[in-house]
Amino acid sequence: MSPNNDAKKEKEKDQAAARSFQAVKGMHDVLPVDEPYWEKIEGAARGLARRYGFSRIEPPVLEFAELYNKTSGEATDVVQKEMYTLKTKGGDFLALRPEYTPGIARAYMEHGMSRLPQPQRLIAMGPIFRHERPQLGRARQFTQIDLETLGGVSDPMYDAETISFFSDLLAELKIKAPILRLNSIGCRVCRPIYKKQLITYYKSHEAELCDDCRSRLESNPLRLLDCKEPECEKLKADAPSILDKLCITCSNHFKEVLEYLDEVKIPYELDPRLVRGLDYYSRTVFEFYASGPEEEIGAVAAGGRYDYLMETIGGHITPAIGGASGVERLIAVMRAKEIAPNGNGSSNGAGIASKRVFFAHAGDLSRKRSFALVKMLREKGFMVSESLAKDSLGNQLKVADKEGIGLALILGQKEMYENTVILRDLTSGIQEELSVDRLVDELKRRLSMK
RNA sequence: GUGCCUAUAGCUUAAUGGUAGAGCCUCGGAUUGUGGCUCCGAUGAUACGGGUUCGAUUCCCGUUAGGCACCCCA
Repeated sequence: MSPNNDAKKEKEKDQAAARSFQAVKGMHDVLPVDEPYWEKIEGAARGLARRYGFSRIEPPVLEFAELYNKTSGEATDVVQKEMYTLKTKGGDFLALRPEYTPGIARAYMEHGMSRLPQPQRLIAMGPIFRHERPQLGRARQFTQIDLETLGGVSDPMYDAETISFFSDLLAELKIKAPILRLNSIGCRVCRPIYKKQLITYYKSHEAELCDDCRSRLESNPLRLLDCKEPECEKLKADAPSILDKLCITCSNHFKEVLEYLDEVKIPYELDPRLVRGLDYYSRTVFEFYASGPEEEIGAVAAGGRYDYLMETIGGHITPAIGGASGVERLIAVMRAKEIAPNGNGSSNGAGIASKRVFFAHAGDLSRKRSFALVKMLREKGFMVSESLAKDSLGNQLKVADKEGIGLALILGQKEMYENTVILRDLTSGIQEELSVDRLVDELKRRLSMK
């Protein structure tokens, strides 16, 4: 082989290597700069879950692919086009979860949770995978905060409670005046009747429909109401509305949901054309959007009732309602609306930096003793920053400054012999010598005062 | 999955058919017992592959990634 060829081959290898070492398309790193947002959102969700009485459940990321085929619907886009599936060495067909609900329903059944007090209120937070074309607010791996209320009776109160949770979540994140769209898509009794009427209506206008809709007429007629083609848009106006066709039970159920929402003053818009992409929904469906141009990011929380799902996976009839919110979308909305993720409104985390103390050594000889004192302080619960690896005291204090820390401790050779340490207020520049014995108490006093 | 647009240092960007200049950041020094200001210095880029050309970062094609619209969805 000529050296020329070798070089070429080498180059190709490098190229392939370089490619494989970038993040997979649509999969994003959560970086330290995002951390305040995650902290804020997860904290809010956890706090609300505690107050509402939802307990954490965390099913595995992988489930049998069949679980989603059966529940979410074989004909749905989520399952048909967007699911990551894999075959194991043992020959099992698995899927990275494209949503939480079926896995949680499976866990509910598998662990006999119907024998626990009903309903079970469950919350989960974790990664979800959908093989889609990435856009703003849409990645192939993203994170959902998922809420499920399983068991008991199909009581409208639970629908309202779920909606209320997400309403509160958005409020805690200072996402003001979100838009809540609501609909009921009926039950086994009334939906098929409605579907027939819808098909009849559209059949009479078949020629005017777009290609997609013509095939949807067979596969998933409800989705016709979702189409944004101008032609189809026109037809929607005169299409029969599901809300007029609900059976008396569903109609009462929906009415009560609205009454509960009125009672807690959560505003909503009825949207008889709101249908959802998953098969298992019945009765209430809802979507929250951020108001303003941020609406573009898509629904920030959505869900619905799924009273029949458990049966489709071989369980008893188990009424259930759930919803999910996309964490990355919440972050996108917060950024777009310039909502600072931390409580005090400052964006650089100064709130935390003011509770930190910086430890610096002054000269090589005091370095190891400094290391020990830093460890001691951390064991006592203090947040201690340092840059002991740097040689000059000046450079160390520069780091303290960059981190926005207000208080520094300095240990030099002289202090070592005297068993003291210098405590310097970095804002005022005033410093004093302090005996090591008094250090912990003095720090407690100073840091809690801030 | 379809269509359109984009790609220069970690970030924001300048320029050119003759291989690139800055600001911010990072690191070091002035200042190895005292930070912020200042000054000096250093590191660092034309996404990748191919074509046209004497010569490509610039023009063309492909790939990859990102953005936007659709599809769909959190």
